Amino acid sequence: MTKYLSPQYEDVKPMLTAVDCIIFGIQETKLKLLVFKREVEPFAGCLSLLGRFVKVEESVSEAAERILFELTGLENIYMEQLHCFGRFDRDPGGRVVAIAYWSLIRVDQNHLEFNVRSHETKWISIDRISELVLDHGEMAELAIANLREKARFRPIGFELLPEEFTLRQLLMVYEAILDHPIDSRNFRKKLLNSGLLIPLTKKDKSTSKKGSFLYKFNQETYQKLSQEGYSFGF
Amino acid sequence: MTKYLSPQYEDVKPMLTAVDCIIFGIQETKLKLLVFKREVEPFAGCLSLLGRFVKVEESVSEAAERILFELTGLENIYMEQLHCFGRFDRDPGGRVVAIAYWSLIRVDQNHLEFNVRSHETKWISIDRISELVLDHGEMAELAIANLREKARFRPIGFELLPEEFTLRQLLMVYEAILDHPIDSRNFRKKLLNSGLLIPLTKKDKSTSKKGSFLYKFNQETYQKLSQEGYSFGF
DNA sequence: ACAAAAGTGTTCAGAGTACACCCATGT
DNA sequence: ACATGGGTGTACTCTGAACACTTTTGT
Repeated sequence: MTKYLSPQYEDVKPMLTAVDCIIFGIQETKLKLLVFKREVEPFAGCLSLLGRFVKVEESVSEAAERILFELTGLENIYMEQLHCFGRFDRDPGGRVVAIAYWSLIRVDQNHLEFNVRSHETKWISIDRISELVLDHGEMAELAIANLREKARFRPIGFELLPEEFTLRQLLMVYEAILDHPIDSRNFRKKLLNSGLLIPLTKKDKSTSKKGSFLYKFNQETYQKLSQEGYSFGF
Repeated sequence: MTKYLSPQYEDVKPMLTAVDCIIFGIQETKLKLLVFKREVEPFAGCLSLLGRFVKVEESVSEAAERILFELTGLENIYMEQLHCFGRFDRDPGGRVVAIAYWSLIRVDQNHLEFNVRSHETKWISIDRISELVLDHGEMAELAIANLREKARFRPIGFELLPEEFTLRQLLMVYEAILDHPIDSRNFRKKLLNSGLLIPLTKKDKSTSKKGSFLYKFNQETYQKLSQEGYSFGF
């Protein structure tokens, strides 16, 4: 550490940096949160977000990806930095600055892997947020607000779905995120005109006799609209 | 530090935490950035954001307020956390995690104080951002994007104006932030119908013979619209 | 009288919203 | 034949966007 970085004050000291992950998924048409139940004191029995410390030789964003991978086995996941939580007394064990990240994962595809990898992780309903330990409840609340805001202007709903999906599935994702019913005719109209969907000839017959057409994302339009913003004002 | 916080890995070590401030103001109808010119090596001569380290016994947000105060003499300023910049090699002097904050200040009211307090601070045009040291350019770019985004949906333009202001001043603030001309008739119509403005009987005669009416913010509507969001889609 | 900024209305196009019925198919 | 979810179209309202002239008053 060179001289110009030497603290300006006596009371400037290095502190631990942690990453906490708010992981969203959808199960049974409801928005869920991936957490684990602490088994050790303090706070045994409380629910906790998935978190770990940042290593000195890795960037915070690398740490976030590593931590997500270590705890869920998943890579290449939609992940976004939420906020830095820096109350000096947020962790009774000592000074820890936490950087919170949130991510969206495709539950149906991947949920098997969690059970293998991680001890006590489980999906909880978002109305159990108050049971979270430390300031994790605050983190999760903010993440939900952020997700909802984002969902209204960026086409992130897709991140929660498998490659091929039906319009109804997409609609249900948005209903789950925004937590209110959406008119299916207006939804179809808008999405089909958006250029975001590539219609396939295949049908998914698992939910009805008639079967419903499958779609893929149009990655190109997706990229463009991600930047420009697109109003999902439902 | 209690046992449960002991690092899970050898290479988890505490690190310095800094706050860097992106401070926006408006001068001559242009959006400006408050920076200072480094005089010491390394990077002497480069422009730098205002930043300092976080103390162990203060929260990160407290640090942000303290640092803004120490460097500008200003308190009770609109301030918002932007992002945590955590590249492991972002500072060649050692591992420093930076939390960037941005704020809006009323230049005309307060600009005297800066000159007194701080050595080498000055306002620069936002197209000189590339001259900033380290990753400060990245920070400032992100802050501007954030400010513009925010300005479109929250009535933050007011934060850059004195208590009493004319509609033209408000319009110019938005033109400065969004960096494009705005139709004054549509702007007036919308703002006057928004309930955000309390018309005063006074006129400001400094800019024209006719004089233009002064307004105050309606704090109540302001609070409400800050939460609900309000589209300044100009 | 004139210069300089303040103030004022209307029309048009596009987007969101509300709303109800027929279609295809497996059993 | 019928039950189940899939798919479709229209009318109304609201909001944003474009656009040019009159008013006030100090000099």
